[in-house]
Amino acid sequence: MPKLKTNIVLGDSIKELKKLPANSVDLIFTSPPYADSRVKTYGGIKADKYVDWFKPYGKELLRVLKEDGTFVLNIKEKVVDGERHTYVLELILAMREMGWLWTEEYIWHKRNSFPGKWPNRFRDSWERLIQFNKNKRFKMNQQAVMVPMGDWANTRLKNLSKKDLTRDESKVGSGFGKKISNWLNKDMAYPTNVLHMATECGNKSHSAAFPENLPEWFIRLFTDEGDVVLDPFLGSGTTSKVAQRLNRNSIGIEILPEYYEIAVKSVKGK
Amino acid sequence: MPKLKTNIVLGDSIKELKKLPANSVDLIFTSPPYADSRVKTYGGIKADKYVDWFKPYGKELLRVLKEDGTFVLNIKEKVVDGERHTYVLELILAMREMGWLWTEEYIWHKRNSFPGKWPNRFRDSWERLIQFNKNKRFKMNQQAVMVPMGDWANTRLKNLSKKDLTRDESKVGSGFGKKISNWLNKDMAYPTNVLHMATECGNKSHSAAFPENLPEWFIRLFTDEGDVVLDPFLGSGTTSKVAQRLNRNSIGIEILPEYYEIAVKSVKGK
DNA sequence: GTTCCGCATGAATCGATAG
DNA sequence: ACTATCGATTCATGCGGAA
Repeated sequence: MPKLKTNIVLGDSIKELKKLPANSVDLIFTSPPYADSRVKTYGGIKADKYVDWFKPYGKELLRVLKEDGTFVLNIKEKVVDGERHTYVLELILAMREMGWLWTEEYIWHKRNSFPGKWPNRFRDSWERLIQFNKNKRFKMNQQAVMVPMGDWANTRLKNLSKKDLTRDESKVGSGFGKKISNWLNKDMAYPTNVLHMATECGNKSHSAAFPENLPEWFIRLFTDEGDVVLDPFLGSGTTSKVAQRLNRNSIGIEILPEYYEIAVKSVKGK
Repeated sequence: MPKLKTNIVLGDSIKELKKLPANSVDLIFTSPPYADSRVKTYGGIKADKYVDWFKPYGKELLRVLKEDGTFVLNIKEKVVDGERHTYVLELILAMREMGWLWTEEYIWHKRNSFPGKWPNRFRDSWERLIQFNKNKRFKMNQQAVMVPMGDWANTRLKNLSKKDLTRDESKVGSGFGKKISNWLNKDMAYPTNVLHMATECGNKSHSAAFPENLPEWFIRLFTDEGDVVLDPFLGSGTTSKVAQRLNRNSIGIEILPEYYEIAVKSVKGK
C-alpha cells in the first residue's frame, strides 16, 4: 500500500478548498460551527445569516467531491426565541438548489445530552447527520458497519472499546472474507439510520464536538482503504485522526490556530 | 367528574373541523396520510402537492386549538427518486407562515423497524414528531412522563457525603453550583426529546400507524384529565382509544368508512 | 488486579438584570 | 426596544484514586 497522507491545513476552507482538484475527495465528514455557538472562538454565525454563510462552502465542496462520493453534515438547530430555528431546513433546500441531492438523514442519539430543565422543553438529545450526494449512485460498503445481532444500542455501541474494534477488524480482514455471506446472515445484522453514541466526556485532555465512533462509522461505510476523507471544519482533529487510524488519506482544514495546533498534535500523537 | 365524550366522526376534517368552536381543543395528535402512501385508500397525495394539500387543515387546526394547546404531527418524508423528499421541511416552513410556532422536534426511534435492504440506504428506523404551538407558553406536565433514572443515580445517590449535603459553593469561574441533596429520594429523571418505542406487532387485524404508547406519552404530557384531544386523521382509532383510557375527551375524524368502522369498534370495545 | 466511588464537565436553555 | 452577560437548572460519562 502506498504511504498515506494526513494533511492538516491552517486556513479558511473557501480559500483552501480552491487549491484542491475537482472530483478528488471520496467522503466529506464535518461538523461546522453551529449558529451562535462557540462565539468566543469562531465569532458566532448569526442564525438568520447561517445559510448565506454556508453557501460558498457548499459550492466548493460540491466541486471537490468525486462523482460517487458522499458528504455527511453533522448539525443541529438552536432554540431561538422559544422556537427551533429553521436554518437547517433552509440549508437543506439551499443545498439542493446548488445541485446536491439530499439522500438521507441519519439521527445521532446522544445518550448523554446536556442536562437542564426548562418550563416548556426537555433536554435535546439528538443531532442530524445529513447525507448529501452528487449522484443517485454512490459508494457504500454496507457490510463494513454491520453489527452483532441483537440490540445495536445494548451491544456494540454502548462501549465501543478497542477490544471490540480489533475483534471486528479481524473478522472482516480474515479469510472469512470469502464466505462473508455465511456468517453475515447468522451473526451480523445491518444497522439502521439511528446511531446511539455518547458524546465524549470533558475530562479528557481535549474534548471534541463528536466522539471518534461517529466519523469512524461513516468512514467505514462510505470509503475504502486508501480513499480520501475531507473535513473542512476540522476543529480538534477527530476526523483526521480516525481517518489515519483506518488507513484513509485525509485533508483537514481549520481556521483557528489553537484548534489547528491541537489537531496536528492529535494526529502525530497517534 | 363529568361524563367523558369520545366522539368519532365520519367525514373530511376540513368540513368537520369548521363545526368545532375556536379555541376548544387542548391537544391535536395525528399522523396524516403520508405522501404517496395508502394510495388505494386515501388516493395518494402526491409528494409535490403535499404542502398545498395540508395547508387548509393546518389553518382550521390553528383555529380550533386553545391558546395554550399543542399540535403534535407524526410524519416522515418518503424517498422519491433516490432522495428524501423535502415536503416535510417545506411543511414546517409553511406552518410558520400560517402563524404556527415550531417549538420542538421529537424523534420516535422505532426499535423494531420494518426489515429490508437496499443498495444505498439502511432501514428507516425513525420518524419525526413535530411540535407546533400557538404561543410560547403552553400547558406541559413534565412530571407525568418522567422515567426511571439510570445506574448513575443508584450508585451516586446511595451514599451522600457530608459535602454533598450542604450546598457546594460555585468554584472559581467554571464550577457548577451543585445541590446534590435535592436529588435525594429521586429515582426518576426527566426524559429527553428522543422516544424509544417499538412499532406494534403485525398480528393485529388492522395495523395502526403508531403504537398506543406514542399518543399516550403526548396526551399525558400536554393534557390533564377532562381535556380535549383531537385527531383529524384518526385512521384505526388509536388516539381516541388512548384518550378514552386516560380519561380525556376526544374527537376523532376519519374520512374512510372502513377505518371509521374500525375506530368505532376499537373505542366501544374498551 | 478488579471493582467501586468521587468528581468535573458538556454544540443547552430560560429568565432576570444590566448597558 | 434591543442586545449582552450571568446565574440556575440537571444527568450521563470516563477518568483516577480508593477499597
